[in-house]
Amino acid sequence: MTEGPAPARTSARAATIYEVARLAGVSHQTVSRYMADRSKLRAATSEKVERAMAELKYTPNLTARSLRTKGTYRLLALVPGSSPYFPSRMLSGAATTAQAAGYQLDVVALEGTGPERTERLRRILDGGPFAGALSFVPISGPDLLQAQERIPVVVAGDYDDQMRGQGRISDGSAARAIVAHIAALGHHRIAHIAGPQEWPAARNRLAVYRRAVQEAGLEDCGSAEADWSAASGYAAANALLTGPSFTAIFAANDQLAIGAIRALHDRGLRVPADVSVVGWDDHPESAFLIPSLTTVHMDLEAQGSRSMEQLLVALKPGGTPLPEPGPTGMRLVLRESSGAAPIPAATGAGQTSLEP
Amino acid sequence: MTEGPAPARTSARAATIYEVARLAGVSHQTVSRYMADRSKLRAATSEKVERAMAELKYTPNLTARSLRTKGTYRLLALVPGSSPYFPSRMLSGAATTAQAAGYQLDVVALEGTGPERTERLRRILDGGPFAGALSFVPISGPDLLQAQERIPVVVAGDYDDQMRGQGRISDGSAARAIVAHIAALGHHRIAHIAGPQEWPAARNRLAVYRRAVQEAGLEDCGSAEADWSAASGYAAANALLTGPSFTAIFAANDQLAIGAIRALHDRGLRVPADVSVVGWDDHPESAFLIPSLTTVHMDLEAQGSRSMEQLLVALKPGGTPLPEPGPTGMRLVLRESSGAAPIPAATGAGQTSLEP
DNA sequence: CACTATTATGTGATCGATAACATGAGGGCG
DNA sequence: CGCCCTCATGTTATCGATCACATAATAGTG
Repeated sequence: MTEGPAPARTSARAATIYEVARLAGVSHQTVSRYMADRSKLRAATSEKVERAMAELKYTPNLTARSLRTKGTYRLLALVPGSSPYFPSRMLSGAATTAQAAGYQLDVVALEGTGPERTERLRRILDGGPFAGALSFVPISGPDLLQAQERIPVVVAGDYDDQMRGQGRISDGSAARAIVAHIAALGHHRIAHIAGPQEWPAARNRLAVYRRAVQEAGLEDCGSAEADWSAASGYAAANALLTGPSFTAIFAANDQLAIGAIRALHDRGLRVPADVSVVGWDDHPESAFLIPSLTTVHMDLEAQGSRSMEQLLVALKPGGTPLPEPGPTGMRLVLRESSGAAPIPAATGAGQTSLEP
Repeated sequence: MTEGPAPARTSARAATIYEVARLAGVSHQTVSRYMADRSKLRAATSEKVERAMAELKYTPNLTARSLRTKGTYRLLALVPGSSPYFPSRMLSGAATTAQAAGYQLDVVALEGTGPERTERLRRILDGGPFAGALSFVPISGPDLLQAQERIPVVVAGDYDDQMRGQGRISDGSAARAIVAHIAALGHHRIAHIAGPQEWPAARNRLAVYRRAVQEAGLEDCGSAEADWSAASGYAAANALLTGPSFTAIFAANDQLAIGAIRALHDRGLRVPADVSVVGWDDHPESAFLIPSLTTVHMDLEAQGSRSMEQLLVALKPGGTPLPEPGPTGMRLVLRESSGAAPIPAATGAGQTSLEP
């Protein structure tokens, strides 16, 4: 079978509370109390313990502690293992917030699909070392319920769905702004390249797109589903080009926009002279592309941090039920990839043509 | 002070070996042995245990196990917290390999600088739950030695330095190929945009560049140091443009190349007609840029996996000292951003180029 | 000053697993 | 048949911390 784990290196064996206690001339429990709340000790005792700890370079054994308390200082972050398109800045925001609250955040990739993945999820949670989990990966309803029997689980981005249920849309304002921008530029026909629909963010952006297009009185020339990659954005744009003609594309993230721009380029269509393209996320590179990308800037760190706060609230026994997920500092960033709609007569040749 | 961690949810308390043992009518130790090596048990006993485990949905408490064995099934991956330029594919390669060997890989961001960071590193390792660490972040010599007193620590990419010490350069062949490619296109003057020099990969690429340029008989028009971002690539290219003129830029990664191309574009220089630009890493988007990027493809997953193998070897008590880090499936990918050197007379305005 | 209320500290049990040692059943051999 | 040896299984100790309770020390009150 699998080989067992290697034993820890024995060279620099860490001191225990018993050794500290002996050196300080107190009981082990006093040392334990020192760590829990030193104000409960007499100043003289406290100082003896402190000195002993320093001398032995004592650090508590967290494994032993959590065996006893069951409480654990570890939280779990589930990230997509396979997709390199996961914004790691969300993770770092979440990690910072977790650490500030005294938790350590462990990142585990959740791969696979279906029952196999469910099984993996169960195994991870059953090990028991985690106090809660924050998933950046979509989790199906039944799986989520099963997981939540063990520990609180928050799925980042799911509030998007809830918001939509309440008639509000969390990404709404920026998306409306982007569509309004397109409309103001004189465009009438627009298409969408959507992300994988099991992602709340992708669902949300698609919904926002549809609503905003309707509100602005534009014509929806369809949407194509893609994964989050530039390659699939390329394919999706090509697919859209076989349908009704349009003069603007709204892509669900910047990579998709990059792929779309290239697809247009390869067909001889200029961006933005013939077709405008807007992205979403404002990747650090997007300002330097040619053409630079009009996109929606997201404060991904704040978003990760906020998701973590939701989890932290859920961890507290009497935690308040819903931490209002306020706006996330999104804003429209106008750059070169969006421009005035082409004058119909001038571009007739380019748009109506379908070539292999 | 900091609030303690929350207690674990008690709803679905997990079964222990004692409960399994009682249900199966055996001793708890027999259950333990079943997990360690079921072939040591009589078939009948083994089956009783198996049934009891299934009925109680038993899963071992890893915390308790590792308290007793000291051995721990957890490995640590240190990643740069702040830099979004860390290739997460390396991480996923490492994680896969770790899991195959029966380890769980926990990812922790190592941020900050100087003594503060050293302290953070010490605290992470002292907690004691890790059997070993794989760092994707550069660690200074003294810090590394201190860390290695506790557990084996492997710094990914450091073998680059060792290789250079041995007169070999691990990235060598591909870099030589890229410079040869530039030379074959008729370029004579080339410049380099380097990554942060505390990163082994950045040092290595710079060294490789210098050697290859010399071997190919090209003229080195200098190198500018940058962080890994497109923004700093933009600034570095502008800085290089104030120096001796050149017709090719070799950037240490794709983002830097993107920034450089944009800087050239903003100065009215065409890529590749006036200046060729090559990158390194072959990001998934690089094929879709305009112009698409000539770059060095890296099998980042394999590289992460190989680093993990090094660590796994170091974990074994009698582990062989050096796991030969073979070639990593690098290859030159030729795309649009590199092309024939401009004919001196034709480009006089942009580049006051003279034959050497 | 005696006597209780409070606070500080010590003692033993415990979390859930494995390690070390003890014991019992069965088999081989003289 | 009895002795010893092996193999399967049971019993008790242990990892390093906290918890629950007991006890010693101090403070407060009439």
